[in-house]
Amino acid sequence: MAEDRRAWRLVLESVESDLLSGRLSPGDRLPPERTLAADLGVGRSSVREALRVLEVLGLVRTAVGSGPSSGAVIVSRPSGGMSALLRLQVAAHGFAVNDIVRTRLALEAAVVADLADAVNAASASVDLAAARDLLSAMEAPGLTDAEFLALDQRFHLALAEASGNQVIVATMAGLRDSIEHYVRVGARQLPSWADTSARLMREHRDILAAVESGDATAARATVRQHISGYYAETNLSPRTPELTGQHRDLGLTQP
Amino acid sequence: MAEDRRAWRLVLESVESDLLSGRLSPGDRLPPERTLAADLGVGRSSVREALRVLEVLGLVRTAVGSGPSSGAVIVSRPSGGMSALLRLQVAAHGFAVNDIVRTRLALEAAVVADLADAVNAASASVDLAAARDLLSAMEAPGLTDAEFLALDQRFHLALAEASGNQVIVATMAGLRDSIEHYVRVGARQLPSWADTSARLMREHRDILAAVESGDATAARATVRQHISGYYAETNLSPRTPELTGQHRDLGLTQP
DNA sequence: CAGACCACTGTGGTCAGACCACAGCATACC
DNA sequence: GGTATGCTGTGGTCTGACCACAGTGGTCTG
Repeated sequence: MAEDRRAWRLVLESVESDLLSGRLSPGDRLPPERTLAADLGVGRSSVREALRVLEVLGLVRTAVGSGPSSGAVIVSRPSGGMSALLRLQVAAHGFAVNDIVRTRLALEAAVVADLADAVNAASASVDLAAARDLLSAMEAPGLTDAEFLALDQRFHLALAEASGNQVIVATMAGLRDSIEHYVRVGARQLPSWADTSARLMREHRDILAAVESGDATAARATVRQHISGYYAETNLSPRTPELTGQHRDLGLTQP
Repeated sequence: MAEDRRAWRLVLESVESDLLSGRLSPGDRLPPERTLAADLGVGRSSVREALRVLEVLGLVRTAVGSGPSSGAVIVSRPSGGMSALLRLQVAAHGFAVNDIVRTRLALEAAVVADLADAVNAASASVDLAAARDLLSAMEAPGLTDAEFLALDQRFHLALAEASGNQVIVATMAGLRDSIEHYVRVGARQLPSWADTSARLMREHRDILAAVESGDATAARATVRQHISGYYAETNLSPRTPELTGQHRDLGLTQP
């Protein structure tokens, strides 16, 4: 193990251990950087490197100034870190856009299937009001493609939110953010945005209808068509690639 | 937008832009920290904060010393960052263990269904040799629970790897790592490890058999039983919770 | 007395400089 | 020719300093 004696890891582990033990909870403020440095016996710069990581990962929010709202506060904003991670990995060719789309498909299919099953079970009331509202909002005339796509994303997130799984919500948000650039470029290359958006709206309604009728199989199929259809049209088709298991050298030397 | 004028963000954006434009690729070395700082007109500590983020996210590997292998190298090791992110979010109560398990279930079900479909299509040869080898390894007598669980994880990752989706591979690895602690504790509380491991092995063989016979539905069902069964037995049951969409305050103030 | 004003204080954000540990490389020495 | 040794470039860390900013509380003025 060798314990990785770098100072900033010590800080990270200290915060993680405080979180696990309950000494720190969402909403709490971390000690000032200078205090933390003195307590842990490291330099302030090492503390700052650890805090930077926590900030990007979405665990703390930092603010300058004085008063109760200043300093580093534990926040738990999972989506931010997921977006950053996926976006950078896509940029570094660690993740293929195609894989991102296929993963989104897998998650969203599971979400709507779960929702449909929950509607069937009827033991718990499924709250689809947010999704319905967004669908109405998307019918407003004169929406730009960017506005439409933003509402589209919120619609899909509303479904994930209704399923009550925060991990899937955050992951789907990150997956979508990470290919935001490609989606926008793809939208501009469509033959007719009006036709495509009309089709997307139709499919949205079909998905919601399948969920509300408790038909998990139909919901799955509709989602599949919806997502793979759009990306196929924008030349980012989520075809299943090289199943032969070719291995790229990822530069991992760790044991 | 306000552009967030912090210096380390500038560094991060510079690296990301270099990645997107192809000026940087996996295997390349970043300039030395001091050079990067001078080029971007920021202090070395700001550069270091950005590099620290990239390192935790799994995008660079840093090494001291001189020579070609020293410095910060672009590596693309997605799983590392995913593990760190999920683990910390679980620690901070941003993610519930239950949601982690449900997400793993959704992804793995999609993986085996994809594999079964690919076997059916037969256009591409599905390479399940790695999974088969791991299954054999797990039959060795005298494995400790920790050794068995490690092989178990590698078996599930081998399936994901066979599906060719690196995003799912990395995500599943992260999901599993993030609840490693709970899995180990759960294993110790089982009434009989011998019985449980025997059942897990049987289920593993069933999963592989369903995939090899091209039966996507059976593969899905078997995986569901395998994963939810284990976590139910270790009191971490992946029941579908509060579908009423209760909202926690996550401390997000961003617009 | 009420209000506006302002200096103080504590916080993160940044930089510059210094030193160390380490790994490769070139040179000198045997 | 082979080995030993010092040089050099790299990240890792610490210290100290300064800035910008936002509350806080006191002070001054009407």
